[in-house]
Amino acid sequence: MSMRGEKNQAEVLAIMRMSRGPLSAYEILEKLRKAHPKIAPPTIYRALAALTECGRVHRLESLNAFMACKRGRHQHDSILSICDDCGTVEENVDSELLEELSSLIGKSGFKPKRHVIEVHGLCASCRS
Amino acid sequence: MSMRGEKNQAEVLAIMRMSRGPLSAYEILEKLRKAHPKIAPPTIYRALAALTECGRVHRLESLNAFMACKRGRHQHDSILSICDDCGTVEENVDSELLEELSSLIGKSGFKPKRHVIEVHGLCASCRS
DNA sequence: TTTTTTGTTATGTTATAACATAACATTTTT
DNA sequence: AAAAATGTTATGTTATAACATAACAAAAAA
Repeated sequence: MSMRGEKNQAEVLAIMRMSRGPLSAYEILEKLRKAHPKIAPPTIYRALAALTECGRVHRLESLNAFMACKRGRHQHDSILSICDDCGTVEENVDSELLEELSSLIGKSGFKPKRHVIEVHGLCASCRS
Repeated sequence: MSMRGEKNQAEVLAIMRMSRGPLSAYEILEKLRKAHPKIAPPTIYRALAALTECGRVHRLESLNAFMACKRGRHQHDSILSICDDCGTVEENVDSELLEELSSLIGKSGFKPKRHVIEVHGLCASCRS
């Protein structure tokens, strides 16, 4: 295993952790270019793929964006609630709910591998 | 209310119903261009927005694709299982599970509006 | 040196902004 | 009432923004 990729991943992760909300790949790119002007999209996407793979970053499918896992790392699929007003995302883990979902879907013989659960709405403070 | 948009929507929907799996907007565009060569992306996206709005079409956020609702129309958010092997998508409706999800997320004061639930895996026949 | 990782260029894919026009409805004028 | 003007909404059109990856070159590690 090499160290080079890990450096990119660490920098990408650091940028994401400084952000209060999700970032698009190109937003990350822009920020990273302040330090490394020549960096290109594939570098970001590779870093994001690795970070997503190991659970340190969540991809928000319904936003085409990414965020650092607030708990450091999630081994399992997480349940994300996305405030459509302020952009804040909360993470929840609930393996029981995932189980129920799997068993509902499993009735037809389907074998679940990855759960995408993203709930859009308004967070507590934006509701008022 | 006009009739004009409804014609595009009907054609888009007809194309989607002829497909066994989800289609990207550009795949629909390509098909529609056989009849209407000059049609442009916004026309497709507008039709898809209207059809999604009224529940006749589901958007698959994790695929950036669309499919006709197999039951004609869903009033509520549906639970989609996507076979990563053959591309088949199954629809499920389970308002109880949606309730549980809402209440889990609602603990923090979050007010859910739209649920994106997409489960990736293998369908019964691809599993064997 | 062979393999693997990373960098680089180019391009593919998805989606929408911005503006122009068309279609039809409504009101006003004649 | 018929014709003209105006408003309103849908659609067409161009261009471009935004997201993502293929393909290959270069460098590093094994």
